[in-house]
Parts: sequence; C-alpha cells; structure tokens
Amino acid sequence: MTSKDQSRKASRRGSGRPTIADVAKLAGVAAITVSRALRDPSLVSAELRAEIDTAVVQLGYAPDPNARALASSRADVIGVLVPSLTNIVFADTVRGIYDELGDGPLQIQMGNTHYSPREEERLMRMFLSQRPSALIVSGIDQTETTRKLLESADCPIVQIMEYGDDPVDMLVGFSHFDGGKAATNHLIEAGYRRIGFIGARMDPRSQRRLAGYRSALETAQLFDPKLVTTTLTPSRVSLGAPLLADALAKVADLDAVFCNNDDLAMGVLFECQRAGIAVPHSMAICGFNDLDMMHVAYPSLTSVRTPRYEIGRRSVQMVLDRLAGRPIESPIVDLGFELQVRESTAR
Amino acid sequence: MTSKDQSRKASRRGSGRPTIADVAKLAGVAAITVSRALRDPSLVSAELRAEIDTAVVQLGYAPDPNARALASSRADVIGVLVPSLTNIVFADTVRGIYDELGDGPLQIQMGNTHYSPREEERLMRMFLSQRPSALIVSGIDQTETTRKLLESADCPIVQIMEYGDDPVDMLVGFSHFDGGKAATNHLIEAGYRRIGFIGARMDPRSQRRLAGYRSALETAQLFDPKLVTTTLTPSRVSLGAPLLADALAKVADLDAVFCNNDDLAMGVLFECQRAGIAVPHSMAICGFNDLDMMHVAYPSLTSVRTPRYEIGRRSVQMVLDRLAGRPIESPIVDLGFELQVRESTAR
DNA sequence: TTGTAGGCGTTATCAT
DNA sequence: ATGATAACGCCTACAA
Repeated sequence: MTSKDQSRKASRRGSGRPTIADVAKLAGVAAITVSRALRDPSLVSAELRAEIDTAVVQLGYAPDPNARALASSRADVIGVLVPSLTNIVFADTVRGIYDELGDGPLQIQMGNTHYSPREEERLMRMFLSQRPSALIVSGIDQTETTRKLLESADCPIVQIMEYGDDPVDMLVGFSHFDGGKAATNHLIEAGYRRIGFIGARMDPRSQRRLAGYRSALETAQLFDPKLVTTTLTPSRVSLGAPLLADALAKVADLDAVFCNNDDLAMGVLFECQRAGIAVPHSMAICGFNDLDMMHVAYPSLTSVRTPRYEIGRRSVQMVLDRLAGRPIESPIVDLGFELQVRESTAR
Repeated sequence: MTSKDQSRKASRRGSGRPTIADVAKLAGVAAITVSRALRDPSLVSAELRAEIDTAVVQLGYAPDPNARALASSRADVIGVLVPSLTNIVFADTVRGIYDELGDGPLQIQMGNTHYSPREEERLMRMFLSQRPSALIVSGIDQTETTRKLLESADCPIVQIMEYGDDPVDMLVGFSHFDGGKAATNHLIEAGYRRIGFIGARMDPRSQRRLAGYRSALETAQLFDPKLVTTTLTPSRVSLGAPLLADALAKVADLDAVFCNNDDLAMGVLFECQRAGIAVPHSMAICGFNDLDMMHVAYPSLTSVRTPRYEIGRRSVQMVLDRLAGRPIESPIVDLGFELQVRESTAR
C-alpha cells in the first residue's frame, strides 16, 4: 500500500455508531466545533449550533464517554465509597447522592468497602486510576496510605457521615459522639439510672456514639463498664434479643438501653414484649437513626434522627460547586441530628 | 517544526502515570507484548512474562480502563438497572451482584430507575452508549423501545427478580404470582375467611402478587373486591396503620391480611397492638420477603422468603459464564420462594 | 469564532 | 511467540 493510497482499508474496528466526525461532516463543520457545541454551546455561533444539533439528532449521535475521558484525562465520574450497600443509612445517603446528581453528565462509580480499611484502600487506588471528577468517601478513619492517596488526588474530595475538624478537603456530616451523648443525657433526665449500651458491628461511628454515651454517664457518675454490651457481628434486628439477654445477665437492674441503631432497638423491644418486660416502665429503649418504623412501633421508640439523605445531597452540591468554580461557604458542614423523644423513654 | 524534528514538545498532556509504553521500554519488549501478558499470560513466553511483571510492579503500572475501552470498544462494565436503591429487596440483590463479582476486573454501573419505565429507557440508552460487557435489569416489564434496545444490544443480558418464559436473553428470579397465591392459600387453609390484600407502590411485581392472591381466593370462592386495599404511595412501615384502617372500614369482619411486603406487615402488626386487635386470633398477618425482623417480631410474622441475594449472585454467574464462553445450563432460572409460617397466622 | 495538528493509552490487524 | 502500524473517538494546544 503506497503512501498516497487513500482507499479505505477493508477492515474497520469501529463500533458502528456515529462519531463526532460523522456529525461534523453532515453539519459541514470541523469536528472540534461539534465538540465545543456539545460541551458549551456558547462557544459556537447560533447558526452552526443549529446545524450541528440537527445533525446530532438525525444521526442519533451520542459522545463516547471513554474517548472523552481518554482525551481529556478526566472521567465524568464521581467515585463513592461506602462501607455497606444494605445498611439503610448508607442506602439513604447514596439515594441522596443520585437524586442530587439527577440526570446530569456525572456518573457514579460505587465502591463497597465492607467496613474494611484495606478494602477501602484497594478501591481507592482503583478509583483514582480512572481520574474521577470527584470522590465522596464515608468516614474519617482512612488508613495513612489512603489518606495520602486522597491528599495527592487532584479532585474535590468530600468525607461524609461524620464531623471532624481535619478533613482531607471537604466534609459533611454530624457528630456521632454528640448524638450518643444527647441520647444518653435524655435517658438520665428521664430518670433512668442503670442505662446500658447495646451495640453491634462497632465501626468507628458506633465507637463514637459509645464514647458519647460514656461521657454522659461519667459526668452523671453513673458509668459502669458492665453496662456496655457489644459485638462485632453485623447489626440485625434479631441481634437485639441476645444482646439484651447478655446485658441483663450482667446487670440485673438494668432499666434502660441506648442502642447502637434502630434495628437493635426494635429487636430489644420485641424481646421485652416477649419476656413481659414493660416498656418504658421497666425498661426504656432508645435507638439511633430514626427509621420510619420507630414512630409507629408500639410503644413508639425514641431515636436520634440523622440527616443521612441530606448528607448525600449536600456532598454532591459541594462537589458541583467546586467543579463549577463556585465559592464554597464552608468546607466543613455539620448537619446535626435531632433527638426524637417518644413513648419508649417516658417513664 | 520540521518533519524530522525529534525533540520533545514542551507541553505534554499526559496523566503523569506510567503507561504501557513505559513498561514495555523497561522490560525491553513491545507495548503489545505487555498488553498480551497482562490480559492473557499464556500468550507470552515465561521469560518475557517475568520481565514484564517485574517492570509492572516496579513502575506501579495500572492499565487505563478508558484507553482499554476505547481501543477494544468494550468496557469492563456491567450495567445494573434497579427501581430503587433503598428498597432492601434490591439492596440485597445488588449486594449479591457485588459479592459475586468480587475484586475481579468487572465494574458495576448502577442505574436507579425510580420505578419509571421512561427513566429505565433513558438509562438504558446511556448505558448502552458505553458498550457494557453485560446488562442486568430488574423485571420483565420494559417498554417496547427498551426491549428493542436490549434485543439489539450485543452483550449478555439478564432480567432479574421475576419469572417469565420470554426473556430478552437470560432470566433469574421467581414467580410473584405463585408467591402471592401460596401465601393466600396458607391463610385459607389456616381457617381465615375474610382475607384482605394490603399493598403499596403496586409496581408490576406487587400486581402479580395481587393476582396470585386473587386467584387463590377465587378458587376458594372467597374473593371480594372490597378486600383489596392498595395505594400507589411508596411502601413504608408507617403506611401499615392507615391501610389497615381503610381495609377495616370497608370490611368490618376482616380476619386476615396478606401484605404486599414486610414493611406493611410490620406496620399492620403495630397498629393491631395499638388498637388491641389480637394477632393471630382476631387478625392474621402475612408479609412478603421475609426480612430478618419478621421472625423476631412478637408475635413472629409469617412471610414469603425470597431469594434476592441469591438472584444477584446467580445473575452474575450467568453473565460470567457467557462472557467466558462456558455453556449455560438454562437461560431461565427459577430460584423459587419459601413460605415461612409463624405465629401471626396460627389461629 | 473556527480550524489544524497531534496526542490520550490501549488493542486489532497483519506480518514475521 | 513477538512486533510494527494504525486505528479507537475525542480533546488540548495553538494558529488563523
């Protein structure tokens, strides 16, 4: 084949779909003009824009995100790292993220760390290798290596679900310590004296709630290590019964429990019903997160309402603001929590 | 700049990360050899493989998925379309998908259709534009357009969560009609006569459960349209109380309810407790899905256990089999369901 | 505002 | 088994 040979090679590899070149040809412009018209119409004159739009529609053209990412070394992807997909807390947060993104150009690349810092590190490397537009990661307890990876990443990063004063970049969440403390103080004020803590999984956020619980009890000189009953097992409603049994075995005069989360609280309530323990008279129950079922349970269950959906939305807003070059009000956002006092803690 | 100019251009655009060319240079081979060694080591001699592996480790090389996708017109991505991220049913399924994929090369691109066929169609187009390695979609009720898109897609496709005899490609799930029928027959056999149906959201799967319920009651000559109480509102535990109230207002002698799902069943239970309606004596309750909380509730709640996690795993297995060219046992897999009879339906 | 030239990192094709 | 070359589809840099 000579160098002047202009004939088409017989074999092509293409996808068969129309490319930007096809659109350009049909519209009678250069490819780059089509590219610009699609990314920022204001860069192209109205006439050409119209012709290009027509051609796009006519051919059913859709840009190839891979080619785009390769050429611009920037993927229209936000990496999202959560410890669990089934935990409703994170499911709600992820829903907030999706909702706020709407049908914009940004895609989500989700990673499930399974509460493992090592897995988080692995996923982080994998995500970073795609040069994402932004990263949203759960928690503030990354490994040193992960933290360094994040610090050297040149994209907006939002840590979510917790409150802290030293984020890698931005942060939106609330204080689990304060949440645990507020719940416990409420139980103390309601007149309970032997207040237990029941917790499962005991991830960093649970640990902070426990610390808040302990702080409140210590201040009231009510703390006793025997009051704390935890397991590393993942939380489930059905874990409430055995954990309550353990707690009662250690502290016979237990009169209240602050549960790690609402699932356990619900399990404790059922076990109390089954064992004939009067709630809230003989036993107060307080949960955490305030799922929908808490206010309809019988008796209704006190819980700490957490802004998980809002955290998802807000994290995306912060990302979009940064990507658009808009000023950020504050890189650290505390969305707070709200104690919902109900029948289960009203002696 | 002359054509012979070999000097480096001042401005480079690269990502700064090592490329396959860097590895090739260090290993003293051609880039394509590195490419082959990485994708299928058996294509390269042991010696070169060793040298290449060394170079890869030394440079910390990781292939660029975008470049790979562009060159091969095939992304290492599985598109997953679900109607909801927070509905535990789909969350469990998605977890199964992630678990089965493990840390293999395939990524997941998740789409949330919000139970909207139009949104499903939009997402489908978007996904298809990335030339995914496979597609996993919920349900069998796609729009005609969506179905055509799927049929012309040249990748494995698995429809999940339902049973049907006419999948686009492959299918794994169970029959919601049969599930609803089995639950209702159980209530009939347990001696209940005024058996209501309570349902929220009423998506296609709920409709099929309702159809199964109706079929069972009609066979027993027990059907009465007044027994059916539904709403299009998304399901929540707190919807159980008002729906039960509606049902009782229409049918004063209602003695059992088959709920659309476990959330509603739980809400109904709480409402019965609150209203002093004895379960199961005056009112039987049966749910659907058999979430963990059902067997610990007081009284424990009868439900239909559904294999949602297993559906997720199996769908991925089918995809991987197909991608690897392994034979598929059957393109249609019925994973069944299992009625869990408990206190709430034992008069 | 529009266009030209070339590169982004990888793999398909064809040759050896 | 290995390599040279040319895509893949788009975008950045620079020029006009």
